[in-house]
Amino acid sequence: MATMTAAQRRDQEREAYNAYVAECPSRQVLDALSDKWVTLVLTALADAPRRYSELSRTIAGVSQKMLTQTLRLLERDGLVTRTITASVPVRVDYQLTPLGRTLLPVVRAIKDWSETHISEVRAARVAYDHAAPGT
Amino acid sequence: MATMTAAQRRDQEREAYNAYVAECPSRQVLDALSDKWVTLVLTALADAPRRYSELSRTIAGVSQKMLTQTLRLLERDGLVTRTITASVPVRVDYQLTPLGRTLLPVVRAIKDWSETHISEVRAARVAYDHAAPGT
DNA sequence: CGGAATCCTTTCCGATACTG
DNA sequence: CAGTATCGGAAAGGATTCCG
Repeated sequence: MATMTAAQRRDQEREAYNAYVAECPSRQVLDALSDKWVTLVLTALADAPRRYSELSRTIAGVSQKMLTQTLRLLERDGLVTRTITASVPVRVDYQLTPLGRTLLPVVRAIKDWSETHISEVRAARVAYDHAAPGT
Repeated sequence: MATMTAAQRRDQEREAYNAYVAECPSRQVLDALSDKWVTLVLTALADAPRRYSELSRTIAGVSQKMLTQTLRLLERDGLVTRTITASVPVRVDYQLTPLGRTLLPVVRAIKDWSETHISEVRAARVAYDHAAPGT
């Protein structure tokens, strides 16, 4: 009966962790913010509603797939609204919800820290890479 | 000569975007924070230095590989220091640098937003999923 | 104890083609 | 215009094994 006990214990720990993380508010939000494009979309919508095609152009380099996926995610989380105007051709506008707007200061906090400390981070990287160039 | 022009244009846009992103301080920092384990490690080190094994136990569910990788990343960015005590067995302590500590308020900002608004996000998700259960 | 190196699965994401 | 559906390569990440 003792076979795989260690592996099973680890499995259970991981399951417990996964359950914990699934519950943890910070982790859920962080996972959302972590998404490569989320903050860029939020920033793009900060000032005014935008059409899909506007976002596509504003956020240079985003693929259509990722843009749509990101927008769906934000819509699901109640951070943006999607408004369809059934004209010809179709027009779709996205805009931040009040909830979405409350997230902007957080994004700004990250941005501010970045701009303040990025030079130190870069210097640290150079020093680190210089110390161990081979790795 | 006009063959693949569209694809080429897209490639160039993506390259330009990638170059832009590579330069952008906010993106660099966000990429770092985005890392699944970075904030957890920072939080674990907030109050006191910790040994590797302590971190491993505190941050339940992290694999040895990811923990080491995360710590190396933070060390490279000048956010934590790594101190080796050459006893038997070896002892390694990690602690936040002053720079690393300046990041704690940002992490807290995310945490605060999360705890304040997570119920709204969850409600939005339920509503969204209820409206389109099939997808 | 604190890793490094390897393998191998899963997940991400861009490219492409098609639709209302 | 604003998507959806699908596929294949790349990358992330877990499990395992070995070392100072």
